[in-house]
This record gives sequence, C-alpha cells and structure tokens, in this order.
Amino acid sequence: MSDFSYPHFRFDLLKKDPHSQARRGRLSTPHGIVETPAFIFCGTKASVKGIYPSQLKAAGTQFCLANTYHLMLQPGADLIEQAGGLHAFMGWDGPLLTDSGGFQVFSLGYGSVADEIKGKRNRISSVQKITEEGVIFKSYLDGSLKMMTPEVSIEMQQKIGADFIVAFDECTPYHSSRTYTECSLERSHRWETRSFEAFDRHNNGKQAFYGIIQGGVYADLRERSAEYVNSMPFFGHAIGGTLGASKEEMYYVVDLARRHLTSIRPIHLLGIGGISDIFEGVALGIDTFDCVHPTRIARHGGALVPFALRDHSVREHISLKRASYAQDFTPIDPTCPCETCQKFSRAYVHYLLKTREILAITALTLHNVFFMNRLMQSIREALDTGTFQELRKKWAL
RNA sequence: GGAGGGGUGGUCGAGUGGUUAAUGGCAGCAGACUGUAAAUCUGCCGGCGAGAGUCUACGUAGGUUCGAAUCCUACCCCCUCCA
Repeated sequence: MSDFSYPHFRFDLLKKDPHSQARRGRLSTPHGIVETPAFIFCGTKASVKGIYPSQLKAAGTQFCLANTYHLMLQPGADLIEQAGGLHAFMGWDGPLLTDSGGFQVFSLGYGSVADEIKGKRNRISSVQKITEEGVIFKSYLDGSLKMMTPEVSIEMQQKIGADFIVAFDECTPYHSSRTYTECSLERSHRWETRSFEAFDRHNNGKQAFYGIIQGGVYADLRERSAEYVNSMPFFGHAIGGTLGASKEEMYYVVDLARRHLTSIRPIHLLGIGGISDIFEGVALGIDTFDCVHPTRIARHGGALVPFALRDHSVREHISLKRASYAQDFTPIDPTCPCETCQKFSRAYVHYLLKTREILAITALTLHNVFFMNRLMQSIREALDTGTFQELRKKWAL
C-alpha cells in the first residue's frame, strides 16, 4: 500500500508564513483547482440550501461537500450513480467531497455528541449498537434499521462519486473517558484501514482518500492517531472527533493533532468555520475548512460582516431580524460585491425576513458565501504577500 | 326604526362567576447555532420593586356576590341583516 498514488490529484505547498504554521497551497483535482486555505461549503443533502450552483460559483466558491449518511438514505447512492454521479446530479462541476457519515451515525445517536460538540437539542438515540463490524442505526426518515460499516460507507461514496471521500470513523463525545476514547480510536483505525482497503478494491483513480485523525482531547492519543494516518497512503487528512468544550481547548486540540501530521498532505479541519476559528486554524496549519455555520446563520437571519461593521462585541455577524434595521437603508456591507449588498438594503432584507419571504434566505446565504470566499481570498493574498499576521490582527477581537 | 352579533393586555384572538396578570399566534427584546433530521431552537415579554410583593388592568358608569373579564342595569362605540 505504501506505493499507492493519486495520479489525478496533487497538493502543492506554495508558501509558508514565517511566523506561524500557516501555509498557502494548491489542490489539483479532476474537477479543477482549489487554492488553499479554502472554505468548503456544506451541501449536505446535495444542495447548498437556498442558492444555485451558478451563484455559488459566481460568489467565488471553489469547493463543496455532501454527506454520505443523508444521501444513502435519500435518494440512495444507486440513484446518484445512475444520474451520472454527484457532480451531474446536483449541477456543481467543481471539486466535491463526501463526508463518510460517521459523524451523523454517532451524533444523531449519542445525544451527547450533538449536545456537546454542536447544539443542545435532545435527540432520540438512533444508534442501536456499535460492534467491530460497524454501527447499526435507525434511519431518521422511516425508523428502519441500517447497518453502516466502513465497506458500506466507501461503496456509497464511490457510487456517489465525489472527488474526495473520507474514511468511516467513530466520533466520540467530549465526555468520553480516556479509556473509551482509546478503545474507540483503535477501532476507528481498524475501520479506516478497512475503509481504505474497500476504496482500493474499486478505485477508478478519480477519487482521493482522506483519513481522519481522532483521539479526542488527549495529547498522546492524538499523536498515536497521527502516526497511524501518516503511515497510511491517504491523500489528505481530516481532523475529527471532539475538539473540546471551549475555543481555547479547540485550538489546543487542533494544534495537538496538526503538529504530528505529515506536512506534505492537505489537512482539513472538520466542521469549523467561525471567522476567528479560521484565522486560528490557518495559523495552526489547516488548509481547508468546512462548516454549516455561514449558511445556517444566513437562514436564521445572520449576515457575516467585517470587523468594523459588527454591532456586538463578540458576535461575528449581525442579526437582520432586529427591528433596529427596519429603516436602515444602507447595504449589509458596502464593500461587498454580492447582489444582496449591491441591490438590497438592510431594511429590505429585514423586511424579507419578517415577512418570511424565501428570498431572505437566498439573499443572506449568497452574501455569507461571498463573505467567506472573500475572507479566504484575503487570507491567501496575505500569505502570498507575507502579511498574514497583520491581517490576523485586523480581525482579532 | 326593528333584529342580531361584538367591544380583552402593542396587535390578532381564547376565556364566559373563583388555582386569571388573564391560553395561543404575531410583533418586540435577549440568547443559541461550528464533519446540517435546523427558513431552527430557547428564555423574557402590564407598571413599580433586587426580591417577597404591590399597584393598575378585560368599552364607560353603577349593581349582584365572600369573590366578576365572566351575571344584571344604563350609557357609548363597532359590525351584519331587515325596513
């Protein structure tokens, strides 16, 4: 396996920031180039909610992601294969990644994962059983029992046909004991090995494989996991699992995980996308990020804005549902080239939100996509020109 | 002129003798959202008070009652139908 190669993929490191681990890179795929650091937009169910692929592209988006868990349940991997693959099915011809579904199987199961890593909603456990073979879980659509294994996840991801696919792993909750985390980590490694073997059996050369580093908040386990993934012929690595309970802990864990990973492969940080988190992540050497946050807060009435336009000491967005915007006829961000900022006032977007016009969702999603892409663009330019630290300070709280 | 229906907190609208400062929705305020079961969820929402509490409240004015937004009387508005 050590001589495994990805002839249609490349990752080139172009420049390194002398004052941090930040790096400027370029990811080449069969569906185009991704300049890194980059943000990957979540189109979990084969759609970035609320906007067209053409709008995504026009907003400067390089890369999107979908989720194996959702797609295998509906419409099914076979149907996507029949459609000619995910790119054709969803009308996005740029680079795509599918997540393995591991996170969903566990986060939708252990309410605690969802509670601790993500929101605080109580969910009914859907995980029925975890065995060496895989996970038996209950479909959220019809309650039927499903078996998710490394082989199933990879088979689905090969049928779905994204450029990048991800190994099936177990995502442990924050409060997992060290003993459980270690046990889970070893099992995840065995699952990742099986994932890779399944991938290798039907590899058509058009997909590149990401391995996930686990280990929770435990330094030695992160190191052990890094040694494992480094030893496997993965194209890139994704940092997964719990990242702690606070921002400080998250940066600590990311640093822990990152420092032991080989520097020649692209590193993805799963599920992180706050503005300050991106600056910290880039500084720690992360190449790509994905997160539902920009598009989700858009649907909840939030517009990401530059530091100077914030109306709240810590919040990275403004809430246009507030009545205080009812008569604000200025754009969300006068420097933003998106159609929302060019044509619509805050007052109009506020009105669209209050009347629950669906255009509000499109308008804010489009803006936030532009915002994230412009942010990443500015980070890349800063890395190119050696001014990353200055830019980082400009955005610091 | 006759018959009927109705006036409830910012608003719409429940309640029809006592756990009622008064269900709900909306608006308002605050918070959350980070590998998307999320165009979602949570809290507050008459005044004063940190709080126990207290004051003012269901068109207006009286009355019945231990007790009324709820029953009675008069009056003032609004709506529908008939002439």
